Amino acid sequence: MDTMNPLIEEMKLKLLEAIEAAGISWEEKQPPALRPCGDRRFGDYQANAAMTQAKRLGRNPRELAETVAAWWNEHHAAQATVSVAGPGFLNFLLTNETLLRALQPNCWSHLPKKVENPPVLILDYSSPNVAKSMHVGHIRSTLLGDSLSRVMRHAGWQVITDNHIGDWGTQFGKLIVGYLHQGSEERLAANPIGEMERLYKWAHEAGEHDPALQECARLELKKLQDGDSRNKALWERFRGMSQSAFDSMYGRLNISFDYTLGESFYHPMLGGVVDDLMRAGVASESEGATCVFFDDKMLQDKPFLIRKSDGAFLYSTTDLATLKYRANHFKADKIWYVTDLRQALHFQQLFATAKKWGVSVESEHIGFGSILGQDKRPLKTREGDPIKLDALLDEAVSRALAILEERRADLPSDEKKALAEVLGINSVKYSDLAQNRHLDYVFDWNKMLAFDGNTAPYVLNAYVRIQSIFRKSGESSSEKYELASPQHPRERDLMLHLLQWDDTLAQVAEEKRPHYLCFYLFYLAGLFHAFFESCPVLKSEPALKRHRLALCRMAADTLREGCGLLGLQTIEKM
RNA sequence: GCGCCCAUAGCUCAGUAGGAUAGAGCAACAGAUUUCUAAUCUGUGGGUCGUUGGUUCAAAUCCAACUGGGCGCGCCA
Repeated sequence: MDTMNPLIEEMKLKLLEAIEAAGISWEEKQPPALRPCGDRRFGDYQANAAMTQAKRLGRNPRELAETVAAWWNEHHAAQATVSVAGPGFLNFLLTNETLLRALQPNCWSHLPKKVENPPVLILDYSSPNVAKSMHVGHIRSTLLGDSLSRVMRHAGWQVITDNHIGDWGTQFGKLIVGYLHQGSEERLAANPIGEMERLYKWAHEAGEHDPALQECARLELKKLQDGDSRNKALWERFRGMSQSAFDSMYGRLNISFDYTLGESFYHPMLGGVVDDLMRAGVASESEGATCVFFDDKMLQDKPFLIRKSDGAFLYSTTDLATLKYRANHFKADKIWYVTDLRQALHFQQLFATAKKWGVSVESEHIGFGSILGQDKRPLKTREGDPIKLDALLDEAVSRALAILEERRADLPSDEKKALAEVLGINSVKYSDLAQNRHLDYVFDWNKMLAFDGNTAPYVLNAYVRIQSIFRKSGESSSEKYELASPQHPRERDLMLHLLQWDDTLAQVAEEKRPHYLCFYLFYLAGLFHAFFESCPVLKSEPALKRHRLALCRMAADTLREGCGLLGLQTIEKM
């Protein structure tokens, strides 16, 4: 997944040459690493190869580095000059000519990569439950999954997104009973999800004091599972109403799925899965239930239950059926499950079972931490008041609108409303994606909707300022833009950062961590703002103006593309 | 009992196959706008990287133990 700029790749090979010229035989598969300097004061790129090789051969690192640097400077000074620092760092300072060449369209672009025989990746995320509202608990999976799907498509993979919704299970018995006793067509028409939640809650609570009602729910569930036509029609109706609600939420979030194959889709396959696993000797009976046992140390005392003693199937059974279906039907090479980190053990067991079963697909659990309440306890679905996703988005949008009213009183009302919608939603998305996915975080309106610092508004503001320059320039044709050698330190900073675009994306894809992209964009926006302060564009002499306009164009394109990969929309004003 | 994750500035967090004087943002303070959007920029202060050992030229990073917090572990999803 190494997709660096061709000029940098070429420099790696030249570095390899320099190392071999110093009498070192390079035994590693990859050419020596060349990475951006952690501290710009030292140079543009750095290599640690002299130190690692010196260690391997028991030679003096500083001396070896000096030899390599001398050879490089003798042969390739036109491309970059190398200096040695500390115990043997090789610090590369690119010549301005190199920087300019590296950013030409043949070396640098935002086009998606072309990969021969790209891996087929199934991306499983979001997965809300039918008859319930989407709430904060769905945010991370939905946003991470969507961003990763965009990033991996950009990386050239064949990505298939699948929303594995919870559309089957015991809750439908209660829901049907609730509907039969309490259902209101009027309410169902006005607020389908709210009414379904009310009916479920009623049946659940009433059932606690009324065993007959519980029995009734069991019976209705059984009827549904046996194909009773009235219950099946009700179930389909509930599911349809939920799907409409999901669709409108996804529409608002600008997220879409290739497939929505929920739990019900796999239900007919479950019996076969268990039989198959039994026949293959993968599963066995234990205490009346059906389990898979594992040999390896980690899982040996943690059996995977795939059928309850009463014969009912479980989440695990559905997941096994799903995994096999994806491997066979979609010819998936990889499956990524974007879910809560607390399900880690479940996925370990699932993948271990699949392996014993002989299903060859490389599966990975892309886990993330919990969103906690102010009390540092996970926000729960069943109890308390989970914050609903649409309410959260509304709040974000209204806060964005309030800021626009204050700062942009000059804009027409309609325009402000449209901008607020995008800004609010972008802010929610960005604040989540900018987090390291492994960590829990405490939910906080102010934090989620902060418009300062490493946030969507800050990044978008850089884009907006560039658009404003373009509007004022009155020149839309790109021939007027011509990138040149950097004339000012702020230009050079910007160009060097643009050069690292490919590297950043490769890293995001490698580690499945979009927050690296957020940092890249935040940094890019900062560099642009600094450039904006000290480098006038429109008032410069023609040649400099063409150069700076080209730089603006590249920065804007990168911001737009980067935002796009996070699932954010750019705006022209704010 | 077994296992997984986390601990970095007052707060929220970065820190990418071990690298240089550990970085941002927020908050605080001091400045900058007749000029392309001040939702901006420039500067200042702020740290025994949970503790103790080990590995080496080099450890926030790797290893071991410990402390504190979270999570998971057969009939929920």
